[in-house]
Amino acid sequence: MTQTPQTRHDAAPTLPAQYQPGEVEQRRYEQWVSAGYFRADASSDRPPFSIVIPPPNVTGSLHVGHALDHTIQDSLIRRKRMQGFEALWLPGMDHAGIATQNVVERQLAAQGLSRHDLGRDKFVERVWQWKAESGGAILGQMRRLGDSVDWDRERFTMDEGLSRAVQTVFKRLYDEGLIYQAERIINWCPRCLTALSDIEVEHSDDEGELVSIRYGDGPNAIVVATTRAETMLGDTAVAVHPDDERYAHLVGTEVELPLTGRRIPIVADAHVDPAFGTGAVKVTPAHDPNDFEIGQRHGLPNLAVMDERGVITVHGPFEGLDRFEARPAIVDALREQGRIVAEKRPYVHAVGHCSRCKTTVEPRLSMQWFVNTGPLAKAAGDAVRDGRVKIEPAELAKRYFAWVDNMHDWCISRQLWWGHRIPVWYGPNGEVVCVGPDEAPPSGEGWRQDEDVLDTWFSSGLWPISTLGWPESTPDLAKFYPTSVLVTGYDILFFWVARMMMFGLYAMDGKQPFNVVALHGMVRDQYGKKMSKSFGNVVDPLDWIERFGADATRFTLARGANPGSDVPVSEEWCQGSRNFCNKLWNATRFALMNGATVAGELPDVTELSTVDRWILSRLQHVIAEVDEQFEAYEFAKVCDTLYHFAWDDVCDWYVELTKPTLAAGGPAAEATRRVLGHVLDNLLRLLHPVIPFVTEELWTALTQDETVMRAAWPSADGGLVDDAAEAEVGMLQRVVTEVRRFRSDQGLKPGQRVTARLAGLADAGIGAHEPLIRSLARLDQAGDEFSATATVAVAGGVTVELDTRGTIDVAAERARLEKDRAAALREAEQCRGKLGNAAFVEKAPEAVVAKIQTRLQAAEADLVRISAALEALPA
RNA sequence: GGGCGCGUAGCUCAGUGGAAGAGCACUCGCCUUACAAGCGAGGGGUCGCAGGUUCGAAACCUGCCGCGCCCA
Repeated sequence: MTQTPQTRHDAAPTLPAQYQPGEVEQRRYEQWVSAGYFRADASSDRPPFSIVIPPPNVTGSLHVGHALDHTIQDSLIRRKRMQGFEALWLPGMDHAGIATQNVVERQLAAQGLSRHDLGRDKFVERVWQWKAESGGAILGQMRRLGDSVDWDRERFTMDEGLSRAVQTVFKRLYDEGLIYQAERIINWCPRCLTALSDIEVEHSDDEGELVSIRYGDGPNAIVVATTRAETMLGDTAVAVHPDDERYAHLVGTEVELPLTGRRIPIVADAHVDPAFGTGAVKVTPAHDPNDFEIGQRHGLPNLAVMDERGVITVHGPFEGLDRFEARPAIVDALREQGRIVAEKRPYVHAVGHCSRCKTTVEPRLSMQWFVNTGPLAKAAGDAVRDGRVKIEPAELAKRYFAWVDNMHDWCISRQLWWGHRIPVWYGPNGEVVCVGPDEAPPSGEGWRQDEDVLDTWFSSGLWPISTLGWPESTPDLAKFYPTSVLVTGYDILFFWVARMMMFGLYAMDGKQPFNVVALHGMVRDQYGKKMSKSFGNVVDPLDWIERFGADATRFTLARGANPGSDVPVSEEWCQGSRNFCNKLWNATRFALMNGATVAGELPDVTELSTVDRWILSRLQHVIAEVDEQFEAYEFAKVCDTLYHFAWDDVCDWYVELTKPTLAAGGPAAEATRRVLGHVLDNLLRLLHPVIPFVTEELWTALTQDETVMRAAWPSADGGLVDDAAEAEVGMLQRVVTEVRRFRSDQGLKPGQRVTARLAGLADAGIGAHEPLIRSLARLDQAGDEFSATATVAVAGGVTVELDTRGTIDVAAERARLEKDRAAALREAEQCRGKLGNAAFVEKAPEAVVAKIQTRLQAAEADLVRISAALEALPA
């Protein structure tokens, strides 16, 4: 076996033929962590770049939505780190009040216990115990994904420091009158037994019933329509629109409420829609927010008829019935009395559900704590309006404004035990005292603390400041606030982003919590369908990481991530991403086997071949494009650009074009080895933010350096842009592709060599590349016995005559040429049409007209050569 | 009911005024010593419909049809 010395470098590390992510990922992650690469230093001189992670629930596990969100954040952070920023990605979790309490209550229930059996202190202790033992599984899963978060700064919303932030901001808002207590209709979950804020309620169109009931008898009878017949027990009025002439004579009279015998007034209120149902509505102030407001306006009593579990508490026969049992029972009773005028079933209408447990929400009148969001929401809107905070993509700012400009006051109290307890004490004589973090609560006989805890969003709204140490003025806060960018899904723009904006601006004297909000969409399946357990199309990112690798999983997600748009993924696409990683693996493997090097400077351009100058030029464009795309949060485009550069330019062309040079050896090979090393070095750096593991493995093998994480982010060098080289290689590619097309049409085997004569190469500017063309198109030199059996006319004036030894498939060749001729004809005609249009020539920009003229000339020249080839074909 | 968005190849999506694109899928031929997780070649679209603006429209305007999301 003969071996050219230049093609075998025994000193180079050898790589297996396939990339095995499982053997790399865990080892690399541990190295990174123990080397401290993820750590950010608040005292450094480097410019800061910071991201706080949207805190996952302590009860949660990594789902594909997290994987997307984290991939984007990690890509941003890793790139900025390479660019020389002091990059901080701060991890942590929130305590997820309702969800976590539910988890532990279920465990207790399995032992036949309720939280009340334990008592508040023991229960909370138990939750902490659960958190320590099995909470936060997601943190380990984040490591699998490769998240380069600063683990030393991990935070939890219930940590002491963060709790202090909660208490501090509560006290300040309370003292300024922006937090208040009031009896209102709030959203109540009869299963979780707590109040919910508006955003914790999901509306869906459900099938219900619309029942029309006649109240009163005789001429004064009035018919009301309702979807909630069971609440009629609590009616304290009937309302009609003041301009509704049908009922004008009844306003001010009373009517007997069926089943109860109570007499209730008929009132006029502009809120009533005269077009809905009969135009008359029952008014149940204690069980409906709109009715509550009508009741306030008319001084109606609030009569509650259900308890906290949604069980009827009044009126003998119905007492003790659940609200959904009471409804048909009451309708039946009314029907027996002949009071049901109409029933519509099913009647589809919007119904609110607890976002946590899907139980139908029950509007409930109760005393709760609220934040007056008026001034806070105004500031949150203004920060975006005046450009201090940029929302990406900008179109989604409209949604943001729609929310913050119409925000209702925020119900922040929850009837739970797990969370930040409201720092308000009540005294024996009706005193109410809000206690700040450094104050001792009032003690003595008769004082007690408010039983409720705060909404989890209250503490996660403080996340960007509390995790950096607020209310203390810490070096972290000074260095990393405002954070650079917040990355999250558009679905929580109002939930969380708006709350962080309100609190950040408020607590930091108008300084915004982040400069940019980069929004991504939801992960969907390959048909654009929402992922759902019932549909069976849910992707488990850990499963993909196992089977295809973390890089493939990340690349699949990033590649689908167009700003603000949903991200479709599928297993096949993930396989494709794995294939891409393997392609990189093998390209690097080839480079190492052929002595590619990163040692020393790049040779001067005058010493480089056209092909080397071409790939370097392409690389500069790619660097510039990728930079622009990263800055615009265009992750799909980043991936697309790099994918095509790596696969098409580097692997399919550059590597193939360098093979003859490398095999030949000599100074040309030496230069090419250096360029090949340079290109891969840069390509791997560019890809590192998205696919950190495989790039680390390959880059360290290629460079013998410590880590790509610390390598500088490439910057484009305009001096290496070479239009002439790009044009030459472009031409070369067209010739090779045309010959391959001919070969394929003729059924010639890839390995079969064909003799050929090439003409017009010099005129096309690629005279020097004949050997490369022959190598890639597998064409041998024509000898004395050469006899052309076919002619391939390449656009640009190059003609290739081939001797196929009489085995030409005339029909196939004729079909090919006729197709080409038709295309050329079409092209020429199109151009002539345009140029024949006086208005076009006159009004279109000169450059456009010139381009069309050039196209016409090219098409006409092609036509001549194609026709000649056709005529030369045997009949 | 109010608002926002979308309709481009079989599927998922880029393309925002000057030659219809990508990935996957499909067809044909190949184990050509980096890679079959691969290589080469190919087929496939009156850009939802109808008007309008423009020398020129997938793109801009109007209307219609269909779909999705958010809010009430």
